[in-house]
Amino acid sequence: MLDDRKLAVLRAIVEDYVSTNEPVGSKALAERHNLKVSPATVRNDMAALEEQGYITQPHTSAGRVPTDKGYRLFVDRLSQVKPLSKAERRAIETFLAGAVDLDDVVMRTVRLLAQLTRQVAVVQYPTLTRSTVRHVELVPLTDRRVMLVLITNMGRVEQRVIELPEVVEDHRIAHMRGLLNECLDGCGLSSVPELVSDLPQRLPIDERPALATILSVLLETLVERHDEKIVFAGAANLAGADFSVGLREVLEALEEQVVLMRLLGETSPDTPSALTVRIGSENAYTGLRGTSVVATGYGQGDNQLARLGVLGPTRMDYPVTMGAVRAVARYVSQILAAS
Amino acid sequence: MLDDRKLAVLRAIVEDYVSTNEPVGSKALAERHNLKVSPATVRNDMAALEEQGYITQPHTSAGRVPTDKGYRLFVDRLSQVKPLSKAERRAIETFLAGAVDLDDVVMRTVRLLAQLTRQVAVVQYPTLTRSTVRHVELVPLTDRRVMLVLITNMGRVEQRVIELPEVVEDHRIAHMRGLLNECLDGCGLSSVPELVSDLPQRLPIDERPALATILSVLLETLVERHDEKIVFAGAANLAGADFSVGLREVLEALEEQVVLMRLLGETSPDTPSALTVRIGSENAYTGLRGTSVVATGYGQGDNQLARLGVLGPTRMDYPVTMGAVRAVARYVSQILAAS
DNA sequence: ACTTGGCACTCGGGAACACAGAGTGCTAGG
DNA sequence: CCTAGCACTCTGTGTTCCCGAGTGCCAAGT
Repeated sequence: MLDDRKLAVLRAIVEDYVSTNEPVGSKALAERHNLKVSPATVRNDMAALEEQGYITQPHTSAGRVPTDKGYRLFVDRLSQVKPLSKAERRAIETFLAGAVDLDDVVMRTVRLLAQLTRQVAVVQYPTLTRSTVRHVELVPLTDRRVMLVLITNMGRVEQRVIELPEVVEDHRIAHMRGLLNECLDGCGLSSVPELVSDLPQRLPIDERPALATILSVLLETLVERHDEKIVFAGAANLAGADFSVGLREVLEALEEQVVLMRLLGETSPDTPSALTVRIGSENAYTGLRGTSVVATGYGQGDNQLARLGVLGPTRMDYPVTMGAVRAVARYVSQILAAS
Repeated sequence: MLDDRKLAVLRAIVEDYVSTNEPVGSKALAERHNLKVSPATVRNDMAALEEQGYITQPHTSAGRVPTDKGYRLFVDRLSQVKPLSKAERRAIETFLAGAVDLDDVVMRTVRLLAQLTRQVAVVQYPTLTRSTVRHVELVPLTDRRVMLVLITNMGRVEQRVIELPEVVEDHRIAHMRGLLNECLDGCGLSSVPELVSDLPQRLPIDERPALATILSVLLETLVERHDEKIVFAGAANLAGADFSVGLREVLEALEEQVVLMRLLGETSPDTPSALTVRIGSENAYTGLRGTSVVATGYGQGDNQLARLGVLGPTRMDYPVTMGAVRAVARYVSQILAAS
């Protein structure tokens, strides 16, 4: 049904269209790629490809343009991820190595990725779920207020100001802090809820309300924030590209954390480090027809922390983009593991 | 030289042009604003205004458009800041009140401002300089590493991982922590350098290198980060507007922290809470000809913390924008003061 | 059976052109 | 000093026309 040559034609169409941004015709195609057949033959193949929905023509008597389905086939079977150059790798490494804290790592990563791919980069903050508690700190602010600071092994710091139901003396706060650390130090965040469940029992009854308040805020911090935070960079790269849909929609989507989350998608449980590519209409988000998302999880091995990726027009250089995303994910995983 | 009527004409031109986005002609102008003079008279005034550089015509026989100089005059003398509606104020208040920590305050502020003005909002994180130390925490990670956490009275938290020059036992770290807190608690950040200068003297000589390392990181944190962080939101609002210069340049500028800083400008020392308006070429940044910036400082009274503002096309509704910026600055100041 | 050259056809995009409409500057009169 | 009238100058739009790239199909060639 689709012999080798037809596939070669499709590949050629995708490559040419990506590089020129113009519908590609049979003649130019037969010349530039040495297909060793005449334009007429190419036309026949094109007709077949169009028949099956891999390509389409904007108007009668214009060249062909790949459809989403065409890109899909290209990505799945016709292309291979293009590794970065030595120089690029070195650049990544040194750039990321300069990071000073978690915020900085994420910031640098997203900028790097945007610059490397010349598209919009999106990076999700490492999930708290898989992290462990490094330290819990309770800082008295006033006699009715404390600040809760939670430090995880990833270097992530969460902070909340807590209004206590009653006045609690400082040394009592210190005691609670000791209790919390003793109980939680080194434990996985996911196990925190059960670990703290019997803590109130170990305090005199008049201190329990305060502790309960603190604990409820602690738990809230864990569930609420655990993977909400997402940043993007490289919006300027959208300026040149033209989407089938307006630029405005894309920018709006980028500012909606929820939409971004959905775009990055979920790490597939079986092959967590695989690249995910969503092409155009596969995104099933109306504002983003015409854009593709290349994403992957990052983190060490089976300990996937979160996801990162880029967003760009469907007409993108998939092999290069995929290479960059994969490489950056690897390096940032290393950096995080080392800290 | 510029009598009242000419000023009225200029005001009318600015208002009409802002609302219609089309060069405004003498006839339409004489009708819509009841100037009680004929178009011909208006034309004479226009000629005078053009003569002096307040307005210009895109091409012969088109209407007039305000120049940067024209907008400047309008802002300085012809307009007054438009206060927000009751409903809007209430909305601001409730929206900001829901903030849970400093990050959240800033995030909400910038989004709110973007939504309110329908332009790009820019908010600088509160400067550390004016804050005081609430608490310093040293958390041992490994035997050669500690995490330094600095909590300020504004709720801001800075964190750094420190590589120690030698192994230091945990109780020694705890001791240093006590020393630091005892020395710094409640002190202004700007006085930290001198306060810690003699700390090493108070430790046995073999612990001094470790403390020195910690202190150097602490000081570094203070000077490096103190006002670097800036966020923006509402980039989607740029999509509709047309700048004399490309959209790309504007987006690029927005992603450069340094440029943003310069755009927001500095709080004038004498009237710190005044609104600053920079119109078009006044920005003296080549990529942003065609954009204006309305900014102001925020913070309580004389304790100015940082700046916030919006960026949009020179053709913007200055009275409304200025009203929104001022209002948001006030509310966020309140919120921060209360926490 | 597939490939190839030839040929008529289609359609988008650019150039040339005319034209209506909005706006101006100028001048003369109130 | 304001106003009315008038001639002039543009831009933007719509129309027409034509070129060329590209196609589909058919018949001939391998």
